[in-house]
Amino acid sequence: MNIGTASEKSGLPPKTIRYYEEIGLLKADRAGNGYRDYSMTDVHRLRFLQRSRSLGFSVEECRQLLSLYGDKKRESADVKAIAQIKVAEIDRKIAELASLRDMLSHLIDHCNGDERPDCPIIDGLAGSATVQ
Amino acid sequence: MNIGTASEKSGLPPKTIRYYEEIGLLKADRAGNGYRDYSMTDVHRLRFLQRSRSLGFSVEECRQLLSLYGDKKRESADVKAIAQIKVAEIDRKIAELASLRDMLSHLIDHCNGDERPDCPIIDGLAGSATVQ
DNA sequence: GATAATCCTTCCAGTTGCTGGAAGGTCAAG
DNA sequence: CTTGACCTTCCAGCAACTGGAAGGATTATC
Repeated sequence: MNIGTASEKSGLPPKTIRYYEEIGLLKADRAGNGYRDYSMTDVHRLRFLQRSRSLGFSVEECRQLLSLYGDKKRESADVKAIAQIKVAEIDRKIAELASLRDMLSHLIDHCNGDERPDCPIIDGLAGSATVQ
Repeated sequence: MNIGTASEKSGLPPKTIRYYEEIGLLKADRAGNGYRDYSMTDVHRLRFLQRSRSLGFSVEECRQLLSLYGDKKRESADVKAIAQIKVAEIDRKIAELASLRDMLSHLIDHCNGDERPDCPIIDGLAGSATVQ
């Protein structure tokens, strides 16, 4: 499929897909006319990139995560170790998102009577402030 | 407190804190010697910025979220509406992180016998591919 | 078959969000 | 009173896109 279709299916703009190719994240086949040609596997990888980028992982982290699956030469123990670190990181991110969510929910609940609390950011974040 | 202390307490590098001031996200008081002077409220806001940035929210989104609390002139109904949109977005992010987590857990579990599955990215992400 | 619209290509410049380093002022410890 | 760890501003560079120009390919319409 062409880049436009891959873009629709993955949620990434064509510009970004070309950029990812440029930096070696995902190389595409070429059709006879010079157009990039994407498979469904490519689309899944692009979708994976779209997701993990939007969740705050760097391009280098995404490259590492993609290579966990793609690199046949890599030791399984190695893969396992890296994956475990990332799972811990994801758990932390989930906890932080839950905390942000609670903070906003609190704001929503206390907006009913047109009386906004003065500083819920302090209440909402005091629990995990002062971390390294 | 000085910027170094605020940096430690918030988890943001001093450079980043100065940058946020430059773009008008958070203005600090100045001590007699010209040093920036931060209150605990400032630290909470910085910590909030550190968090939401690392979770994939843009600086403009963070500015909007901060203003939900800070802007006294804003209608409460307005604040509530924006907060609700953001809560929905956070829920989506949590679900996506959970899905990434499952994907990596699956990889970890199937690494024991040095037999790595060929393409778990497809299994792990097929559920939510093909979204606009 | 010509033409127009809509793709696709590359290339280069601009934006966002930091990040490093230089040059110099301030402050607390010995 | 000097040494070292702060702080200041300014300017340059990097990461990760994003927009636009110039031109070729494909598809749709006349």
